[in-house]
Amino acid sequence: MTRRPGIDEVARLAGVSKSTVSRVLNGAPHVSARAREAVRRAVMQLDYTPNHAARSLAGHRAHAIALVVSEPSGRVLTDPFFAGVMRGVHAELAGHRTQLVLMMSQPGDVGSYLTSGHVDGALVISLHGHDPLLSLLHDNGLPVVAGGRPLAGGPVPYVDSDNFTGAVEATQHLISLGCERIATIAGPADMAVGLDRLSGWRRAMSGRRTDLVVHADFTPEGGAFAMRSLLAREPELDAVFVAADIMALGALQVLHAAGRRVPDDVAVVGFDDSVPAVPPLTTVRQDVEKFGRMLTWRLLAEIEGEEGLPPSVLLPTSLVLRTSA
Amino acid sequence: MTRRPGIDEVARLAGVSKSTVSRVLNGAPHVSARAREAVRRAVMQLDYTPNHAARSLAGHRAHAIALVVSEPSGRVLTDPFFAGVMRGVHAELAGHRTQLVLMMSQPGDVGSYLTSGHVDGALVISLHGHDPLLSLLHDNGLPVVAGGRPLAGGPVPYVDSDNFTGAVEATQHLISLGCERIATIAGPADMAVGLDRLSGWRRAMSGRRTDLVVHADFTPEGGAFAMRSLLAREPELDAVFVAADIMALGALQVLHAAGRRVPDDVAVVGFDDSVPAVPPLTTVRQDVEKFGRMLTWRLLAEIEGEEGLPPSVLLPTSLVLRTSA
DNA sequence: GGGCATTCTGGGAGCGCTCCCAGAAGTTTC
DNA sequence: GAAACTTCTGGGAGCGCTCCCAGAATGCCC
Repeated sequence: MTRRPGIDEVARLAGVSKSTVSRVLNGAPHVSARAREAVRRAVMQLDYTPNHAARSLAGHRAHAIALVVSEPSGRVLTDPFFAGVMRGVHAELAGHRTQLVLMMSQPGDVGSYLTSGHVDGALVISLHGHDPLLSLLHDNGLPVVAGGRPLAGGPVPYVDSDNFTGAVEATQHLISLGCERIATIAGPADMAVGLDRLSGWRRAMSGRRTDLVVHADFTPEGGAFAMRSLLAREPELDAVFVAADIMALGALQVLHAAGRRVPDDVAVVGFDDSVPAVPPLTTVRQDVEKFGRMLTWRLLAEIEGEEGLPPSVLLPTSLVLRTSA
Repeated sequence: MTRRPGIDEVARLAGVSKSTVSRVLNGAPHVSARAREAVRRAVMQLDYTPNHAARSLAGHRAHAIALVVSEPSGRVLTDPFFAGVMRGVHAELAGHRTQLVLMMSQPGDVGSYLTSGHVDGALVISLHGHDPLLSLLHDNGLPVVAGGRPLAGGPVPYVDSDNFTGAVEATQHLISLGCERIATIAGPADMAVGLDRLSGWRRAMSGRRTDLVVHADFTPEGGAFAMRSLLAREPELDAVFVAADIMALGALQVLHAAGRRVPDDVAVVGFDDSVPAVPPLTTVRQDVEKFGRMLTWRLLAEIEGEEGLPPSVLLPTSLVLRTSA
């Protein structure tokens, strides 16, 4: 590895000082067009890339943000939702000379790392219950944005899909189909996304029987288990609103194994529009990539210290009709 | 954010010099037990965390590795395979004080970033065709390990699943079932993983009809499209080896829509064991998390300059029998 | 006890940038 | 044309570490 050129070599070649080169590189004002052009050419010619460590050290900025997945098991990683979010984060980061550092949080170990200047801000997703991580970070002055409404409330801005409305629409669709015994496989009871989708179902079901609820954990296995217990409790059920496609996959397997035809015997509506299934799922679509972009945009704005930012953002969802309901 | 303690404060509190503190922190030899203990206590007391940027700058090590996803579209991110690998990478990295920097490569833009000292090494996955990225990095002296055999060959070590053997077993299973017209939906023709699984199918099919081959791109849509064209070409086919579960999902939808029962009319075997399906897929299991761990272990060893490392590693696969075949 | 290796320790010179400060050059105003 | 700006530029002091070097302390051998 041949020695890399430094900023002073660029300066020498461009016939200006280090300071001016630095200014050009950082887009600072008060640089003549001539100097700017000379520097740009020198950078090209030497194939110069600034040293990240030195920039961070001298500039008190890490030029990196963390994506914290608050899930000890690492389950989230296998979730298509997560993948989409990450794609969005990446897309938004492009052109920002900012690195994405991925962290998986075992409760308690991430906080001090994050607050010690390794990153300029953090995106925290898949927060459970009243995890103190958010407030810890916030209290330490680190810009943070949560992906998904934090159950604990608090001053941290968040981006979320409109889970409530999506669930209402999904359930109303089931009702409009003439279904009588409508169950739901809800998400985890310690996450807003689980609770909000359940509230939506309850809202749409008002005046009807609302005891056919089983919580599961956003895995296919969880969905399968929940479906089995629902079937045991009410063999006559004719519809299920499943709070995540990934759980619907498991539920579909169980229904199939139990000899129930979908949608003829049991209508199924999912949420996320994340996976293909047999039969193709009628589901609530959310734009996860946009979710990731929004999240990142919000954090970068926060880091830049922009004023008048919306405290939080709710992204719309839409019902996609396919064959499962 | 209150000012963070520096190494000199730790030194003062411990009653030793900066140098000694640094030695303790880096596990260097020639430190008395007493000094080591004093430093450890001081670190605790001050809740000291070393400054990453300064360490990198002074130590000429980035303390970070890159995970390069060589896929402009970002498609890989939605693939469960990728998620599993990432989980493995993360697990192996734990305790190594090394950051994981995620990069998505638009051909040509990543090389100079990587070779300019931002990371100590790179993991490159999902390489297509004869992408020059690997040799570029290698020639620049950056430790690299490829996830999946690089088509171009070359001196870069790689970790891969035994795709060939897995495909042979899958196909043999189909044959042993008495299937007569066995098709395959192969992976991309410009990736070793696609080619190797196809070779396995060919090997097992020797002496039989081997023209029922369609390449697709590891997406459900690709799988669906391929299945449709296979069905058009040979309506009588009675088995398909699909080179990825994620494609099998699409194929299953098409078979279902075409009124073919699985496995009665058409037996289906997948590859990866990554997704639940209806009916549950008989598939070739590969341990993706182990894949990620191995990849990372290999890279870290490479970075440490260990001797006598295996040039590459092939992980075993196993056939999992479910109901689709 | 003197010589020599060995273990331990502190001092201090950078690593490659950013950013503050002061001064040079250029522009406007009366 | 001088004063009062504004725009541009260079010098140089750090940022918080690591690592080299030289010297102090300790152990071992004859």
